[in-house]
Amino acid sequence: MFDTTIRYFCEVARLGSIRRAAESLNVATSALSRQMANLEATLGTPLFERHARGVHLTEAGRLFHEHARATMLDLERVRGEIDALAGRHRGHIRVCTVEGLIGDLVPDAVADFRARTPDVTLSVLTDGTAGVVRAVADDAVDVGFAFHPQPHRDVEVYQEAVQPLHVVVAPEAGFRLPARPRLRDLINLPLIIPPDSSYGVRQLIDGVARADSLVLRPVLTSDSITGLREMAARGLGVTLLPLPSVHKDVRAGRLRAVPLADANLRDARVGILVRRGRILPPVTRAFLSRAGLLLAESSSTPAP
DNA sequence: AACCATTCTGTACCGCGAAT
DNA sequence: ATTCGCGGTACAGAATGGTT
Repeated sequence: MFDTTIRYFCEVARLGSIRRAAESLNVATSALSRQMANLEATLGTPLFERHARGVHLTEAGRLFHEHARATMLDLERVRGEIDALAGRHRGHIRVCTVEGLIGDLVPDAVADFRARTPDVTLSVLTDGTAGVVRAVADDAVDVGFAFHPQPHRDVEVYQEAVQPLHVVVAPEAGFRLPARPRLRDLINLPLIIPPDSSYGVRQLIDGVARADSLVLRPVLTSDSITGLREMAARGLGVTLLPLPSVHKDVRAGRLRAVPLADANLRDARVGILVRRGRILPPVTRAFLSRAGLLLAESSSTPAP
């Protein structure tokens, strides 16, 4: 296939070793070594620094790597376009989502999409908001779902929806909350929140706390939404989450969720992210379109 | 420091399949 | 039948890390 050399190069660059790349690609090390040598000869410059424990990209190698990755993605898109011309809907979509959406929006979007296009496969990874943004920016995934994503030069918000942050408590835990709680009302309650600002929820809370000169003293932190929810459900404290992360427990009466009144928290958003400027394959565009519809439906309050 | 095993890349040579 | 491109095996050599 005409993209063999580029595919080989990307794998060597990714794994930093000709032997490991050969293993991953199911070819002999020598064959891969030769391919890379031929590529370097064609370009007239070394792309790798050879070391006893592997290879590193040279400056030229890094430049070529950027081109190679873009070429691979473009090739994938063109294949998709050709498949679409022939009436076929095939391909693979890589998704990265924050954990808070993996119990709800993302599986709904995947189920809806798979029902329409059963020949398209998907892989779904989870990460914090910062990790999702990075994965989209680096082209490591095709679509990202994030809570309150920070703007990034290489990332475009395909669609977003308001998803207010809620105070989440166990009904029987006995924490007294005002009818319209603000973050400052929670400051003396045992807070259970994500550990750092690489999580969208924490980034939002920290922003409001800074603006209101509040000092947050969480009694428990967890990098897992399930962890936050379950600790709150056991009455260990109050946590702050968007409704989709807890709505099943709220419906079951296991947790109570009250929207926060602070403007920034009321206006928190869930975003569907794509790499800026990337022309997506038809199946990915179709997935985005379905996911966008579901996101709009899931939004509990319309944007102002 | 010397030795040895391991890991990794590079080269020579060979076989296979497609193109001419 | 010949040529060409690609990949496999076998082997050499260099670097590294552990042991004595």
